[in-house]
Amino acid sequence: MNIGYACLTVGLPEANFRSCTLKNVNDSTLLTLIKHNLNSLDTIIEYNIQNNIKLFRITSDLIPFGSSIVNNIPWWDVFSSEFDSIREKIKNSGMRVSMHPGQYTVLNSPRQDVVKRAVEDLNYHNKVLDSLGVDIESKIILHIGGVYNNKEKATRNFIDNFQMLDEGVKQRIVVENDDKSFNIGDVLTIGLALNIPVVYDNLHNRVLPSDLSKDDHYWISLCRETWKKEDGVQKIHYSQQDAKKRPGAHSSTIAIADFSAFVQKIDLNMDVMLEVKDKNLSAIKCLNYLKEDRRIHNLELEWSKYKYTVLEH
DNA sequence: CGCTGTCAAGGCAAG
DNA sequence: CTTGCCTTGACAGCG
Repeated sequence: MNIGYACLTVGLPEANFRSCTLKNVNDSTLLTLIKHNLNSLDTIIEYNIQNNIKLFRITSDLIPFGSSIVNNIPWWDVFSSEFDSIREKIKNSGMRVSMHPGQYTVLNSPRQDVVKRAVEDLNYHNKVLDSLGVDIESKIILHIGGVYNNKEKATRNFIDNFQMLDEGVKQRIVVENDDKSFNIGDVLTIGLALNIPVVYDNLHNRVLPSDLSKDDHYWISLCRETWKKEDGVQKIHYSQQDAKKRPGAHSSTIAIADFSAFVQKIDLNMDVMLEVKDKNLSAIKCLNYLKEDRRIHNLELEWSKYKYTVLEH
């Protein structure tokens, strides 16, 4: 079981991501910022390797205005040596990276201009992953979008617009349930229709449940079927509610007791992306817990024996 | 220097 | 139809 964290690394010097406002954009500024951000990414990847973290989400802010026409720098060319350096580190360490466009990338919008921008944004995310030379197990996690008073139509719109995407982008996209519009049942319908993997998010499902009689394990088992061999190990998102904030707000850190109860019930052949304020700190905390957990440790040994047996046949 | 407001994005509820 | 709120981390600018 791999544990990962998203985008930022707490307490690591020289690993921040810089940006600028739209009105201050120019080539010189962008070049400086991109160079700085690639250095930060390199530093973070090094940190992950040193801490045995094999799962990591790369921030969408890596390239400022990466999917906007105001940024026409061929950054994948200009900084090819920086990308190559990071690529080697990712590959040699066996790290799985991913990206996750935000709530403003809406592929199923009724507005053509919004769909166009969503397509461009997905192309940008794919370009980053391609520039890093990672395979299609490195996914782009996407939410479905808005409902527009008609979920059936909005669902069809997503499925139709998905067909417009480049083949390379399609191979990377996985869909995730959200906490406002599309619950895990809705997303499974779409994932199965498009034959693409589904990421289950436990907290989103708590805020926007699909079927209250079903538990996390049930949905994770259904989602497992959507992960084909070439997609890599099934991936889920795990987070805990911040008791003091709005429903769906991520906790400041992962409480190990709850994490333990969750993990006991699920398959160990799984990648778990944490969404939590203290980021890498909770990832290390959870990794340490798994290392010390005797039950898990024994099952991991069982699993590796099983894999070995399978390979022999 | 440190704090508060602003920025980017799109959906959606309220007016 | 228009306005304002939601979210996030970092920029921008005021005192």
